[in-house]
Amino acid sequence: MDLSRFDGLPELEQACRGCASRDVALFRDLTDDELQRFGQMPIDDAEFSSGSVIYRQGDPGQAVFMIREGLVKLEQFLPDGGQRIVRLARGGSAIALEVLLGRDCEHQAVALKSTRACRIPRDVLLRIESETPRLHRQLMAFWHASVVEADTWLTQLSTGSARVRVARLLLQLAEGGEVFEILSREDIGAMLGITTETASRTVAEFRRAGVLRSAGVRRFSIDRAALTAVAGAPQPA
Amino acid sequence: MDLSRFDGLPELEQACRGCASRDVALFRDLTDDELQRFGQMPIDDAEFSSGSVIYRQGDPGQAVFMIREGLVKLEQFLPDGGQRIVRLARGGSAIALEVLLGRDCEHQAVALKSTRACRIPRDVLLRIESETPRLHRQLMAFWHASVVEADTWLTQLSTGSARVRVARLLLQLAEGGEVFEILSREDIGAMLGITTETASRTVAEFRRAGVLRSAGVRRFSIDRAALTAVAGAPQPA
DNA sequence: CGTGGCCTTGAAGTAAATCAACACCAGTGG
DNA sequence: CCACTGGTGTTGATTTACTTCAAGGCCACG
Repeated sequence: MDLSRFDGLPELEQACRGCASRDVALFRDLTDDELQRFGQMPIDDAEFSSGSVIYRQGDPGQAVFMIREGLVKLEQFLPDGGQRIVRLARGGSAIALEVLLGRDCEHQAVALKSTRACRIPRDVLLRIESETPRLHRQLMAFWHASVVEADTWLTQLSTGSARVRVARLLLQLAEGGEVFEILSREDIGAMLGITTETASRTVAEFRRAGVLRSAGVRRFSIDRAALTAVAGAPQPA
Repeated sequence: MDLSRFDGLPELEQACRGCASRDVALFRDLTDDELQRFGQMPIDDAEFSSGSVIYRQGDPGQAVFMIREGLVKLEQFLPDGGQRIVRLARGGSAIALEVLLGRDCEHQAVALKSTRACRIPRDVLLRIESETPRLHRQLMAFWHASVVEADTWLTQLSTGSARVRVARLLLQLAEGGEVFEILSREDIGAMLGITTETASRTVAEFRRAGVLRSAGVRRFSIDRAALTAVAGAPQPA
């Protein structure tokens, strides 16, 4: 994990410009003056390779992460030892927001592919926030995004048959591009609340049906229309 | 629906004092001075009888509601016409927070029992917020509560067998009191992602087993220990 | 050339959906 | 007062989808 430091304005500005989603980029509408000031602060650019743990459930909350690029799973451990993936975070989203409220990390965050993220220490973000009220709206937008994501997860990925759920998940993964990196069958299961075997069977079935075509190692392309038909209303009269 | 107006400080202060959860009461730590000012604002005390719709999905966002007492379901309609209850809100929680960001209402909110709520118009809350930065933390706490509730919903109520889910739901409903008002079988189904028949069968089974005892019309008391056993780890070695 | 980690597949068992009937009650109108 | 009605809950029989248990395949790795 390679941590390089921002030591001044140009780097921070550059960093924010580079964010995947300009709409939600936290420092998007700061003035040059403000950027200059905050540019001095210890905001790290962190890189996580696929599979590495960004933080663990229960960790004392030190920092918020703004994901710039990549894919991260947030999972929670169940009382009975199992675990469930409650959300995915992509470029443009913020994770570990709960540390702003002084809570410990409520999930375990694991990179699903090579991921770059801004690590913003709690104190820094709180200070910046108290000095620039305009950030509140942005911060709220991040909270909101988490809620929307959670609701979507429930209505789309935890409702209906396994076939339908897998179809909807694939459609989500393939948003913005025909080709995408598929997840392990185990992760698919943990996301959809089904067993690894069922996940495997369903993916295999889609491949045989041709709606899912191999496009390299672990990469696939989908037949969006066909999957949408599976995911949507079964037979609308 | 009876709407009475707060026209001055004493009423608003009184209202906030009366909130079920002091921890999250929005105006909890305003100074007298601030309360005085905001007391003039059009914040309504709204009452909703069981079954009445507080707002519909897609409604243009006009106001945020702070629930003071009662129980509200937030449901979303699925592409295929069905619907799923994504969260319950009780005294102390805030709903329709998305209107602060200018969004339309993202759920349909329906009172499940007689419910009292503060209706705070969007503009008013935004103005109050811009004038009193201390409110930001509180507002964040509300957002956070929504996320936590959503995550809990997923891990507790959408994972495991129908039996286990119903048990966990009953435990949640009975939090803070042995006796509670049970929901319709249809609502139970919509919350847990199971059919009304399965919900009915499971509830009936719990009644026969004596872990759920009738305590008046639609009211029940639970055997917490027995239900916890069902809800928890099945056989921990 | 093994070894371990995923993925796949099969066969059997089971939980839940589905289809269907009926009980119960409150409200309504004869 | 009773018969009718619609809503909700219960229950049964059947079918279906998913889990579970188990084995074997494929491939990257040492």
